[in-house]
Amino acid sequence: MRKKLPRPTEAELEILQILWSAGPSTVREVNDKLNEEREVGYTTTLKLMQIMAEKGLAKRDTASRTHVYTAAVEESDTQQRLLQNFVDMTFKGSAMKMVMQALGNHKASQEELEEIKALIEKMEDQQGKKS
Amino acid sequence: MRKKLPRPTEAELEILQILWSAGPSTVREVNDKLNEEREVGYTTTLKLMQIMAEKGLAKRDTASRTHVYTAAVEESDTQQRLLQNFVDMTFKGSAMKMVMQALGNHKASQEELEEIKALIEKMEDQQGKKS
DNA sequence: AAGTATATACGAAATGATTCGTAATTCAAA
DNA sequence: TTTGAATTACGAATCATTTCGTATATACTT
Repeated sequence: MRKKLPRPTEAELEILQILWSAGPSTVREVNDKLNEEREVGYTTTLKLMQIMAEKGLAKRDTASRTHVYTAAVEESDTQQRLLQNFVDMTFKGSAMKMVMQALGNHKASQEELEEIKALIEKMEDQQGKKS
Repeated sequence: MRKKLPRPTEAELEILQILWSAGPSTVREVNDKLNEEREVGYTTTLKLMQIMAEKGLAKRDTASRTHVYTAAVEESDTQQRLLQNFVDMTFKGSAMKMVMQALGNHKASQEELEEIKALIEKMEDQQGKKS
């Protein structure tokens, strides 16, 4: 039986990003990475990570004195959930409006554009084939 | 001399959406629309709109007893600002990753896909022409 | 073993967002 | 003019998030 996970807050998301890209990490490691961006106290990071463990956003291994934390949620799932909520709030649910806005204001490289075109082709195929 | 506007909160954004689509509105009108979605007390809405006026997110006309509020920020500007922040937080600044994620999980209609393709063509033209 | 450094636990302060109760004001109806 | 309805003003309660101080425990160094 699964509990439904809460939406991570911004501070929690920052930590998740680190756990996702660095893999299992200690509080100190995470705190050091955070401090490359902005000043954060060690116990602040500790507390946040403890809360994340409580919420089920992270798991922790307490075998050794220095606990090791791991992300307990998938990166793409989480992005998808947050994206859905964001689109609903900011674009009244219209993902397409958001995509257009994003494309319009972003300088895309040729390769990026090709990538998107490829994806679109694939989607059109799917659509053509639907019974 | 311009002040920099704060990012609207979720509750404020809901109200902005109403002001954007309905135009200048009274607190009662906004509150009624909010209550079509969820239950909100009148003074709650009033307070939020007063705060929004203080913050510069809305303007208010106090000429008559019943004040009339208007959005003081542009819809697309605001969306752009929020989008930028969201992409930074959730996709570490990669708008393209987000677009792919959004496209991948959204059932797009043929017309929508065409629209995006047209936009991409235009962007490719631009790129080809750059000196 | 004593002292130092590093870790976790706990609680609470500081901040920000949301909600609403109550008072004061204004307008309209009786 | 008095009453009642609707509005704004104000302040505070509540709740969530972020921050950190202090206490305690554990390991390391000398």
